[in-house]
Amino acid sequence: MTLTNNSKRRKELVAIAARLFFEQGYERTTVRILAEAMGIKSGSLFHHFTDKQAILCAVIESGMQSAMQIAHEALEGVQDPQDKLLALTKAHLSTLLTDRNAHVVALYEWRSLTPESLHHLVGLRDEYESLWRSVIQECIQADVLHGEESVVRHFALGALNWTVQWYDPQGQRTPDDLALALVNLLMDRTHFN
Amino acid sequence: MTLTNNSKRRKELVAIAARLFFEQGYERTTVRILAEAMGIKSGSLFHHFTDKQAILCAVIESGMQSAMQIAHEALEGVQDPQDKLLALTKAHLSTLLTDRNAHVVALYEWRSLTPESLHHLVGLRDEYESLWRSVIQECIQADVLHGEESVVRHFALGALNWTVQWYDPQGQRTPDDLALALVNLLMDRTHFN
DNA sequence: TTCTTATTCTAGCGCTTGCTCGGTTTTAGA
DNA sequence: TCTAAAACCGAGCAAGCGCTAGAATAAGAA
Repeated sequence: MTLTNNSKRRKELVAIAARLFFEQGYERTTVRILAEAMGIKSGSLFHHFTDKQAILCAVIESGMQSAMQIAHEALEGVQDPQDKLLALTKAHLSTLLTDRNAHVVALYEWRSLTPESLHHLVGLRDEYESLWRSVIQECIQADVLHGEESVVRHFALGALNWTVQWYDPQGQRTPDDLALALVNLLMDRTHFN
Repeated sequence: MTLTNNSKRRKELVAIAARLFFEQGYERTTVRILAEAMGIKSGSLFHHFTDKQAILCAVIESGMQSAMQIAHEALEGVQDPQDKLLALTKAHLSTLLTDRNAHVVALYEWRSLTPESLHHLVGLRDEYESLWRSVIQECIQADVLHGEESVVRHFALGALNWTVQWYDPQGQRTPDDLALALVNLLMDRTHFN
């Protein structure tokens, strides 16, 4: 379910907006700056979006939907709890660090959303987090992870989301390396390499 | 070293600004809003600060300095690497969650700083992170923590900093409980309770 | 072609923004 | 009580903001 239409042109514009919001922040990116980057005049923007805020919402929504899809694909056919955790972690980092723009915007700029947009997106986020909830729960029951589920989940997602602050895509470490490092750190004994 | 003066009145204003920046974000908090909350007119603000941006810088700086001080106090007289890690973690969470405003602003709004302010604050941050660097290094050498130092440190600080997104001060968990949970999660076997 | 719909442009309105400046009041120490 | 510094006010400027409305153009179906 989307809030408004989803034309091809609109998606192009959303991708450009994502980059600009990521680079300079939502509030500092004016509609004129957006329009210029899109090759149109500022007035034309409001043919595609009702609001400036609606652009932000579309950016965040696109990021969340792709994250959800990749996560589902990653979990397909995996049975072992630890394998699930690793797969989910890899999926999370891979969307986070490749489709970086939209996700960073989501983490930073949700305060500028209207209550309606926020409610819509919180619903999507909860859907995504419930994937994590069940996988971590399985790991705890399988005794490969210890602690309260919600605390462990928040710590894990925090560690992952924080990577956007320091990870260098040009460096020698791949997202998968990082995922492995985190899972090994969280679990009692090293199981993967 | 501070960028400008540090009068008593100024500190009061900084605390008020921290709250407002935290609640509504830097860009959305206008100088008029700031001034009203401080009980003065917007023009008077610029007697204390050269810029709006200078207010932001002062807010972040105050948070960092208090974090640094608390961390140093926490480490005083502690010898065992694991004890150091726990102490540092507790200190970090305690500043983060009690002096919440300034820290959240630091995490979210650094993009609005001028290059000069940013450079100044990055220096302070590096000083603080080097505390973490040495403690984690000690833990790895003592074989109670495994992995690359920089990766472990970033994961740990990420998990901690993310708490501002979900931790409920009204809930039953204390910051110290959380600190314990994280350290136990990171280390191979449970050492504390 | 002709009709329809999607997209863009031009021009600008009404409002808010950060910030300035000359003058006044308040405060604190000698 | 006098004085100098610190704090504040009032009025407003120049620039930029999100957004609108009506006309022009491009594209696609009939």
